[in-house]
Amino acid sequence: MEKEISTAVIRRLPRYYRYLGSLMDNGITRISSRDLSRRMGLTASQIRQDLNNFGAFGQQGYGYNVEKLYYEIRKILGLDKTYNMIIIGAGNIGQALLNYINYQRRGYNFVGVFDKNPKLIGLNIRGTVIRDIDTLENFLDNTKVDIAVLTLPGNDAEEVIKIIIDKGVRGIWNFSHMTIKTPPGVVMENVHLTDSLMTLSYKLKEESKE
Amino acid sequence: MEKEISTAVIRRLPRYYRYLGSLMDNGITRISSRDLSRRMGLTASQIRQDLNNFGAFGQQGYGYNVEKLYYEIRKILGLDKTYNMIIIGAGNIGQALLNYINYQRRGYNFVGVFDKNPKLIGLNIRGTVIRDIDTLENFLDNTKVDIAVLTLPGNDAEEVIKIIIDKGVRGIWNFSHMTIKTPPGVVMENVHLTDSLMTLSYKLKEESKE
DNA sequence: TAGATTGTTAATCGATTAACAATC
DNA sequence: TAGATTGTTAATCGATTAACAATC
Repeated sequence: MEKEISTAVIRRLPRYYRYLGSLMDNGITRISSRDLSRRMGLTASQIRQDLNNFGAFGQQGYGYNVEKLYYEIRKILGLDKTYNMIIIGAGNIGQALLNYINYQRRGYNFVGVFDKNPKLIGLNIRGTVIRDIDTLENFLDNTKVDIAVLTLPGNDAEEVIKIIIDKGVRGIWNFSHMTIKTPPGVVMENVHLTDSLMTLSYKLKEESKE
Repeated sequence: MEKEISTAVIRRLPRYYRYLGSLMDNGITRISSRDLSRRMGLTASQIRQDLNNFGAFGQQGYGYNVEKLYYEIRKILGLDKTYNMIIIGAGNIGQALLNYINYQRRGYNFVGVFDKNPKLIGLNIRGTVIRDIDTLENFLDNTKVDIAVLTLPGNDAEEVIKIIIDKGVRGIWNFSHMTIKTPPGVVMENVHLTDSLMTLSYKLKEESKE
C-alpha cells in the first residue's frame, strides 16, 4: 500500500517541471535544492521533502541533475503517456483550448469536439469538425477517450457527466460550474475561472485597505 | 491591525458564494452550517470557522439567512465594486475571456484589448477593437485600469508587467507562464492551465495503478 | 580528504475538526 | 420554555521547516 501524496505536493510538481525546463533551456545541468528554492520562492526543505515522496533523485554533495530530475517528474506526472481527449462544448473557452495549447506535442490528442448548438455543428475548427452532442454516446462506443474537457454550461454538464462516466471516460477536465463527487476510478480536475477572478478581486480590496 | 486570512479560506469564499446563489435560486431562505456542509462536502465546523473570520453572520438556533449571507460574502469578495479591465494578448484565450466575462455581467468592464500581432490589431471582437500594444502606455496614462488580464506568451509578459505596474495597474490576472514577486500594493492571481492539466494526468495515472 | 548537499527524522507551525457554553 | 445551532475555545491532525547524520 502506497502512502497517499497530498494535493499540495502534487500541485507543486508542475511548477518544478516548468522551472527545470527553463533551467535546461538556459543550459544549467545541475542544481541544489537551496538554489532552486531561492529561484522558486520556496524552502529547500520543502523541495527535498516533496521529491522524496517519489524517490531519491539527488546526490549528496552534488545536488540534482537537472535533466534527470526533469524526466523523473515528467514520468511522475504521467506526461510520458498519450491521452485521447474530447471537448464538450465548442464555445469560446472550448475553442480556445482546442487551439491555444499545443497539446499534441505533450501527448494530448484531440479526437473530437461536441456541441448541441446547430449553428456550430459541422464547423471546422483548425481541422476538427464540431459534432452533434447527440452522437456522443455512439462516438464513445467506438473510440477510446481518456479525458473529456467540459466547457459547457453547468446545467448541461450534469447529464453529460453521467454519459461519459457510463461510457468509461476516466478523466474529466471541468471548466463548468457543475461539481460532483466522482465515482471510484474517475478523476476530475476543476478550473473555476470566475472563482479565480473573485479571489483576485478580494485581494485587490484587501490591498487597497492598507 | 487585522489578522491575515489564509488563502485556503479565501479560496473557499467563491464556492460558498456560488452555493448560496443556487440556494437562492431554489427559493431556500435559511440554512444551517450542518446542512450546507453536507451539500458542499465540508465540515460544519469549517464553514463556521471560515465565516467567523469576517463576522458573526448567523443566529443561534436558526442558522444563516441565505440572502443575507450571500450579500455579505459578495461584499467580502469585493463584488459590489466595479473594475476597469484590459486584456493584453488577443489570442484564443484572450478572446474567450473577453466574451466569457462580458457574458457574466458582474462588475467587470472591459475598456481595452491589446495585441502586438498586426493581423489582429484593428479587428473588432464583440464591439471591442483590438489596439496596438505599443499604444498601451499612452492608454494607461489616460484611463484608469484596475485589472490587467495577461493572455500572452511568457516571454512577452515580463516587459508588459513592468509597464502596467509602473503605470499604476494594481491587479493582474495572469494566464501566462511568467510568475513574478509582485511589489507592495500589486496583487496577482495566476491561472496556469497546463499545470492544471498535468495535475489531471497525474491523478489519472494514480487511479489506474489501483 | 574536506566541503557540500542530500535524505530523513524531529520540531514547529498552521489549518481543520471537535466540543460546548452562549443564546436565539 | 426546550430544542437547535451558532460563535468560539480547545484538541487534533497534517504540512512545513529545521536539524543533522549519511555520503558523494
